Amino acid sequence: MPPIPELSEIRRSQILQAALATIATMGCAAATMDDIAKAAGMSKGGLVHYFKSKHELFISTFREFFERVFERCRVSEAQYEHPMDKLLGFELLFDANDSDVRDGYPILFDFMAIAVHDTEFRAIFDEWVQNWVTLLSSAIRQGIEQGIFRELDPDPMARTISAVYQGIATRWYLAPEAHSYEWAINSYRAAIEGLMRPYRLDQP
Amino acid sequence: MPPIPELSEIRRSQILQAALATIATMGCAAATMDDIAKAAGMSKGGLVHYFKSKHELFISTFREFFERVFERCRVSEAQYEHPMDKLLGFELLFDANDSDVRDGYPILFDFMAIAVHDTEFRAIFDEWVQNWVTLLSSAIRQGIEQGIFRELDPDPMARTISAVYQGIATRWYLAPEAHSYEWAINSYRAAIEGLMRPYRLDQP
DNA sequence: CTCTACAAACCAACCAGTCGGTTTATAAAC
DNA sequence: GTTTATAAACCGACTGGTTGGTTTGTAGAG
Repeated sequence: MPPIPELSEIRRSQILQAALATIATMGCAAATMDDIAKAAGMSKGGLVHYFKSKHELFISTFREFFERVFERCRVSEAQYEHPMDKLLGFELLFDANDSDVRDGYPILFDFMAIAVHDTEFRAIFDEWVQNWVTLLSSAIRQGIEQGIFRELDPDPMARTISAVYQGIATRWYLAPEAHSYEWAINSYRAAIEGLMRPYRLDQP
Repeated sequence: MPPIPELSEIRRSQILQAALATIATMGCAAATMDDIAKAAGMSKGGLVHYFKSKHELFISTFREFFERVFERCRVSEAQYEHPMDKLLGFELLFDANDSDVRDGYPILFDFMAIAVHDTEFRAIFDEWVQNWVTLLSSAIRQGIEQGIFRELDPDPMARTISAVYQGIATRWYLAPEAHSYEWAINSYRAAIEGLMRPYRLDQP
């Protein structure tokens, strides 16, 4: 019988949080099981009790993180009414004071680098992209139904918009001296408005 | 006195090529000095004779590769006359049959992941971006002088266009089943044309 | 004989994963 | 309420394998 029934779940999430912070600051290649165990306030033995391998721990860490971040984005998107605002409403991806943002890009970059050589990671990346595409394309579809957008195929457009966000975020994060917050916001707005311009029925 | 004067340079470029291929297929984290030495057809001792540390070898590999790829892009860009064509003429970034392309994205992703935690790598990334920005902004400036574009600040626009290319290329490379060649080409054309639309004087 | 260009053996550090053992909590028996 | 049984939670030493870098040896050119 477990000493405290919820302990296992609590510990797991403690570990995942510690793993996230450790990977974000040191990178996947440098982060050791010992580092993560210490960050979680336990020994390596204790850590292994919950995650039998480094691979499993990393996969779980990424999964959990992407899920949480996407959920936050989904909530944020839901507060907008106009489909165009729904497409443009992801400023939170550029909030340097948000710890998920600060950790998120190191994690994402590391993750993509691994995904090139690991099909399991690539599948998770596909999932991540698909979530975004679903979210964005539903906004587009809604705009079409409301007569705001001309008829267009929502899926490829959603993928383009998502890719634009990522491209701009990458530059903003990796070379912040040359890519300010204002640049990032103006850039993605201009790019997405430019993409949607030919399909707008609500503006001349 | 070296037996053959140019041997040293020949060997160095052999090694860099082998390192590139090895890193591209296995990833930075997995590629060992031994792997690279074997790929270059020599022993580790021979490899170390030319590159005293792994760090130095990797830095040199990245530097050389980025330089060569960018040079190819510069040449390709120079064949276009119209500034708009200069901005849109980088289809070669999506040529899956090109070995530089096949190797390039794994290298770039790995590189960015390291750059997050290593200032030396980040400086090289900055340089890489700056090269693109210089190239693209000179095309924009040329368009302004020719009266094709309205007055605009070329630098941030060049950065946006460059970021768009990278964002779309990332998706195209990492999730090719869902992001076809046609999608990639159409996407970057639509995005860049949309970005430049408000500044075009040569079209209604 | 000297110097370059390697090769091969070697070393020390690091690290993922294992394992024996200890503690803590619950539950059943009496 | 005390004891006993049992299972989860956890620790930390240890191991086997890997790897970056070093040392030693040597063939050939000048």
